Amino acid sequence: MKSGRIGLNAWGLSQAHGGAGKLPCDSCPGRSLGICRPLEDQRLAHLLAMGGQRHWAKREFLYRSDDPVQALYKITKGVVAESRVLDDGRRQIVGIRTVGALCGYPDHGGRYLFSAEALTEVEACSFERTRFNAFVGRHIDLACALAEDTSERLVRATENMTVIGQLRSMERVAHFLIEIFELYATQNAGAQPLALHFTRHEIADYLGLTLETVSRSFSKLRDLEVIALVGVDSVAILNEKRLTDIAKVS
Amino acid sequence: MKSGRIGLNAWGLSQAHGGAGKLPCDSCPGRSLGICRPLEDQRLAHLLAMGGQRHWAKREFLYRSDDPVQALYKITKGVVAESRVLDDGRRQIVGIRTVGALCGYPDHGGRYLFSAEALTEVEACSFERTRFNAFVGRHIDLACALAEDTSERLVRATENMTVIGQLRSMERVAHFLIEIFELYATQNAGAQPLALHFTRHEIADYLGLTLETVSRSFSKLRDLEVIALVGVDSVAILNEKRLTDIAKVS
DNA sequence: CGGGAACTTGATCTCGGTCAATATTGGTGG
DNA sequence: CCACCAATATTGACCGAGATCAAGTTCCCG
Repeated sequence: MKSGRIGLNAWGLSQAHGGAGKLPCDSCPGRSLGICRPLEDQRLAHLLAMGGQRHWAKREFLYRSDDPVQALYKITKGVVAESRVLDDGRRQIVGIRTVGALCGYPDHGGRYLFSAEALTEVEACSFERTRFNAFVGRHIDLACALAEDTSERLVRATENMTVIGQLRSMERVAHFLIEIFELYATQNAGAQPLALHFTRHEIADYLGLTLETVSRSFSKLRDLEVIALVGVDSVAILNEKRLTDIAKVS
Repeated sequence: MKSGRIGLNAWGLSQAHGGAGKLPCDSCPGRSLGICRPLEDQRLAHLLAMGGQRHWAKREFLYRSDDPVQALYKITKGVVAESRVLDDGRRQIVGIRTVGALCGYPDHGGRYLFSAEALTEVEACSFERTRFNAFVGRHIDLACALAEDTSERLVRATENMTVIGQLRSMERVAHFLIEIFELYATQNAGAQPLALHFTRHEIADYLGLTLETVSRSFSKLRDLEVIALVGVDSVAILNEKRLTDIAKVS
């Protein structure tokens, strides 16, 4: 690990999502607080010492909704889908969390609000809940980073309300592809084609569609020569402008 | 105004939304920080002195998305709808904000992310953005309350993703009614019938439906004797259990 | 290779969208 | 206070995007 001071981004807590880019720090209350200073190695070491590295295989659950919150997880490898399931089995994937993201909050009465399923092999640093909260309490720059992360998740969630509420099936799929490419960009450096790590069924549950409709939308985008399908899980973007136009939302 | 110490709820920043109820303070990082102490009158006075009371007529906009953020507004009267509009005119209402709510954040590069329209006469205390941020910086209990508010908005937004993505039209309308009744409960003390202050078109844009479908769902719920329609904007719940069952989501 | 899971494609159905009349209703002025 | 009118809501008829049902096909992984 590098010596010296480490920015909040090292925690992935203020990781930029989507094309919107990071909100200016000016908008973060902690900024005017003067508390958005970078974490120092000592704190970093302390926090890391608190948590144990854990590992999950593809399709394993990190936790399920309504389970008591024992730990929070900072993902260090892989992709996780957070979802809600209705009594009759309908499922909505409400968030995609990848390297740098902190999973397991907000909670609801001390229980996980969502289920979190590993879409790939996943590794994460686990923090025992009460000790993590206490640590956040003692290090206000972390509290600030957490608040900023929550705010970005809110922006993302409202964007997805618009996608699901207003866009047609092909538009939603186009939006999903752009989101994934941006989300994976940091780890992937923009290489093409890109493995999505989502089955058609999972994409469908994220976009409020059926897997058949998702499949047809992929085929349509392929026929329009906007994307290329490589194998069953990988996609290359052939015409980014067209794709962005189809996706409609920022 | 009462003397003595005033809880965060006096700010409406941690106002309980929906049936889920308030998250336990234990889950708020600020709690373990020991910064969730109530505001004192002096601070309250200071903050209020900073802001001017403003007024909007029904259908006026408090602000529009992409306008530079000049002020944040704490609503003291009325109901506001926050929305996003696509280039082709499709609109998604992404949030309903009423007395106690703070409007105008998060922003996006110093510009409002949503438009905010008054659904009724609205009064709000306006806080100049930079001064508000500075004040939040000096009073960490307020920063904590803000973070908690953001977290609750996130919970609400993910719930709405599920409603829009998974529920059928009548289920969505049932969910909307329950949400409104809970949202207005504090001001209304549960009186029946309740004025929604939403046109069918606005409900449609909130639920990702058309106004005709919303109207048909109302009629269907009326025919099932689950609700009664009073005038054009008021509703009484005749069978709360049925309505909750139909709504499916928490 | 072989088998099973995931994907694609086709046929058909259905819910909600669209288009088009009415019907209410609440606000306004006589 | 009532009559009128514009705005909003309701209802009906029809249409179509996406869901459902049902084969096939591809692809991965052992």
